[in-house]
Amino acid sequence: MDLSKLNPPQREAVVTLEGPLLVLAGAGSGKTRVITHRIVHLLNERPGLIMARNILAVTFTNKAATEMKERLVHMAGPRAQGVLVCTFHAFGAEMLREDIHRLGWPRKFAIADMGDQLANIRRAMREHKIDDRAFDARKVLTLISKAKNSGKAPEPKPEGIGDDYDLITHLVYPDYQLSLKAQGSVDFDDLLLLPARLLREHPDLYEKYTRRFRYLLVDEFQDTNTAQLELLKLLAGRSRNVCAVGDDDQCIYSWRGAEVRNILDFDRLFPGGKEVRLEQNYRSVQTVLDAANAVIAKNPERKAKQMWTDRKGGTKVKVVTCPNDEEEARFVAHEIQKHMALGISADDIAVLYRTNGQSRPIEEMLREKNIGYEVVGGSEFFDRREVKDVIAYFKVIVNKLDEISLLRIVNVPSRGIGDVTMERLSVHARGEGVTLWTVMKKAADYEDLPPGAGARVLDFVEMVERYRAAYEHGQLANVTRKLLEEIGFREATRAHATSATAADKKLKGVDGVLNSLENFEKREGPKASLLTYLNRLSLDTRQEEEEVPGANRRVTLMTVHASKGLEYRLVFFIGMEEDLMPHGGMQGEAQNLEEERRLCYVGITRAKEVLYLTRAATRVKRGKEVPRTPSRFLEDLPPEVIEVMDMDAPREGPPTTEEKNFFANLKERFKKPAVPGGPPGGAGPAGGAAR
DNA sequence: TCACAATGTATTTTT
DNA sequence: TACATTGTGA
Repeated sequence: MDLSKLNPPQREAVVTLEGPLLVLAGAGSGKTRVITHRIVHLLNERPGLIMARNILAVTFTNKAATEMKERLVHMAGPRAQGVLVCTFHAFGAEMLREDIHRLGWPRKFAIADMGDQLANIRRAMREHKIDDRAFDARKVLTLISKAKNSGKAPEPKPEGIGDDYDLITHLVYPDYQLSLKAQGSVDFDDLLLLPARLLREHPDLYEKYTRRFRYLLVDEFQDTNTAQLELLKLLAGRSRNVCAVGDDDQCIYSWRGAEVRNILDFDRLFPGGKEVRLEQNYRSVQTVLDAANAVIAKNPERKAKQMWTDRKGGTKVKVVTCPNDEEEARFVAHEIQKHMALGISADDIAVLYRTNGQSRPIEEMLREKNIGYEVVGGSEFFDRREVKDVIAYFKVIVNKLDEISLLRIVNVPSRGIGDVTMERLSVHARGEGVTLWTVMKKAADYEDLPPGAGARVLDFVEMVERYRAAYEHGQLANVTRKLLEEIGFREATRAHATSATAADKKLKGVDGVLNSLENFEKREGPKASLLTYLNRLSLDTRQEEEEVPGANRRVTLMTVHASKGLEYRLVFFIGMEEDLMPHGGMQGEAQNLEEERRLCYVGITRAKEVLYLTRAATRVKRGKEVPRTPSRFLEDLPPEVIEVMDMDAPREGPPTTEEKNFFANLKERFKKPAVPGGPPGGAGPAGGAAR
């Protein structure tokens, strides 16, 4: 491996193998490069002493993990296969898969997804006679999660009385935790907390894991929360070979418990470590970097970094005002067309937005113009009713303790087991102190059920047991097909749908599940089981890549959050308006301006060459058209690096001279793909605004 | 128990 | 606007 291609700080980060190391890596500073080189260097440097299996690299998303692994294998060959690259959560799940029984959970535990979590919270709320409609269960979940992540044990009662939600949370928390365990489930937070407990409370396991993972790397360290840090500290053991890579300016997940302090206080958390700063930006041209620096500069409490680039000049950042959101979409689509005509590939283009809902108009417009696109995340696929139902079947089949899923599907499709029946059975279960499933197995014994219900329940139980056995032998997709056939799922869904097209859409969801099962089986081979499938599903909600040949060069649409770590030659950052960017938060109150600013910074720094910041003067919201105020962040942009465009009157006519000049210049710039060192400076368009 | 209609309410980001 | 939930009637 050639280390001479790295700049001095990068090289230092790569060759410092022992002890704690913090790499402050600004946007576009070649951070991933450093991580991969470092891992390969570890493998090269001490052959026989450091094996691939001794290295753990933690990334923020599964996507990042997959990509990093691929890069490693590409660089170092098959021996890199043994390096464990995954998210904190996936790592925790892996640990628990082996050792969770030491904490009293069943070995085949399930991972509760958000739906399960909310259902459990709602149930606990009802038990406390709290109206689960008057109070938002999601808010309660957020609070519970915060409490868990900050290391607080369930507390029965608050001392200083907070607001209603604090009160509810304290009431509900213990029940929530107990019911999860009773269902043999863990939630996302448990995937971090329980492994930490294993290491803390079981010396043999501490030995086992610290001995195996002697070299740790953490990417996106600024977005780790307290629980992750705790796990990391334990795992680091006595050798403390921790390499943390991150950028405090890109901490955008504090709403999920991320602690910027983890990166700011690294030297206190891991005393005696080294700190390296990567301040050269290899990604963006000067204009883009200037815009980004200007926006982030206004944040107090940063680790001062001075990002610079030698890609001088660059086209000015376009700040565009459109009359409304539809016109904004039209503008974006139109510009995309132009740039593609000039030779930019679709996969070099991204449209970024603050909220998932903003993708709609863009999608419609791109479809209209026949521009291929791909929406990252927000997939909604696994949120679809039918999909959730099928998954719930899996959950019940795998885990009969999962009452939430059981209640969900026991009458889907309708088989005459209604609320009354299940309510009565629940009462019996509680009275006898046994599980709902146990009671269902002897449903015939109860006199108080609606006529015929007992027999129907028994049929259902028998059916589930039969499929539980059937799934033992693999063939997940095939068995599922049979199951859906037997229960008449497709027919029922079709009958339920309002129209033929709606039915097709729903059934496509079902096909999607079967597809994803098939892919999973193909990938995992014989070790594919329904349980491992479900676990993977809750950890990685990415939809299976549709393998449409030829259609893979597409424009990317995603939230700014999802764009972290990615880069594109051409970026549209849309909706630069108050209440959107920065986001208004729910009903006024606490909006975290500093984080919104960082978010804006992240969005801007995704652009390598050309950046559009667009906004709509008016936007359709809730069916009504409302006027919008420009984002305050736009004010911070240095006038000399931006070009203001007002698309007030939508013109369809021939391009103006100014436009022609502008695109002529662009064409010049894009003739050759981004030469390192940058194109000749001052390539900005002649003249100013288009209007 | 179930199907359909009217009514009401929601809107951040994601492992 | 769009969707989910609630209430009504069979």
